[in-house]
Amino acid sequence: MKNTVSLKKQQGTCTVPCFDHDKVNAIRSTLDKERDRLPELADFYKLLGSSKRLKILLALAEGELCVCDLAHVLELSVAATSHQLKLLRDKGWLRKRDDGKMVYYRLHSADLLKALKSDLKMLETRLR
Amino acid sequence: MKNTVSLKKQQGTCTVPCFDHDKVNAIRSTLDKERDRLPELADFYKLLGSSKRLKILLALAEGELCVCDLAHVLELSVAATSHQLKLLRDKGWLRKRDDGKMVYYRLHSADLLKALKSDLKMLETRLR
DNA sequence: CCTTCATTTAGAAGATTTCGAAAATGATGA
DNA sequence: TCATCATTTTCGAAATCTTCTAAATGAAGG
Repeated sequence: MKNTVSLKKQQGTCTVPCFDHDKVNAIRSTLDKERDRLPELADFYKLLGSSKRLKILLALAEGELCVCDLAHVLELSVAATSHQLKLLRDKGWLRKRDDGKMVYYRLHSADLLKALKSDLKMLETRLR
Repeated sequence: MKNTVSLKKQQGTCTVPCFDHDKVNAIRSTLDKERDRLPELADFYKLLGSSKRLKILLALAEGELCVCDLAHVLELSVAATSHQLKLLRDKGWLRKRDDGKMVYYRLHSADLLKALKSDLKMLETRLR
């Protein structure tokens, strides 16, 4: 019955044997400080977790484009393109400009592109 | 899973009125250079697009932890925790160390944490 | 007003993700 | 060997995401 595992604390109602109560609580209280920011960061990454949406952001790097031109760039239906644009716009990364019947989209934040390129470079240069 | 016909045959037969052929083609050829890297970047973001997985990475910032301690930090079942760990490990962001019956996980890349914190700061400081 | 056109929204189908329950794996020690 | 334990894998259900078609919206010009 005695091994390295049993040396660790088993407190209260927890039934999992290897539970290092103090260590886990310390980490939990540390992470608790990020309680609000973590889901926000996760949502941010979730939004960028799509080749189509990344393409939109890169396509707009040079300047604004109308929805149907973006649809051609993405090789996607206009409806689906509009849907993806809305997702990016709702989070404040894109702005739209109405010009008669046409709607033009542009980047709202230069920081986003910088972060994107920074992450891309990190991916490329990491050792595998 | 069929594509819109008019979008597939963009050269000459395009029926969408506002199609700026030259502009779109220029952007397409630019994006084409990122053909391989873009899905990779999207997969990277997809992986980070989860509070649970972000918590795992931050929890491991201070040092290695066993699966069941991580499960307590995440307030998740051990099985589900193991599943998330595998996703991160398969992409090379985590390493595991076997010690008897126990398995300890640790970060494999310091660059990942740096990127994470950089993105977090970008989110916090951007104008809304 | 009526028609046309670019875009957006609604609804549905199909794919993917998440996570618990249970079975399987692999190590330890009697 | 046998039993036990930490972890992993498998399976299935629920939730979410993607993208289509079709209908709705809103602007421009008869």
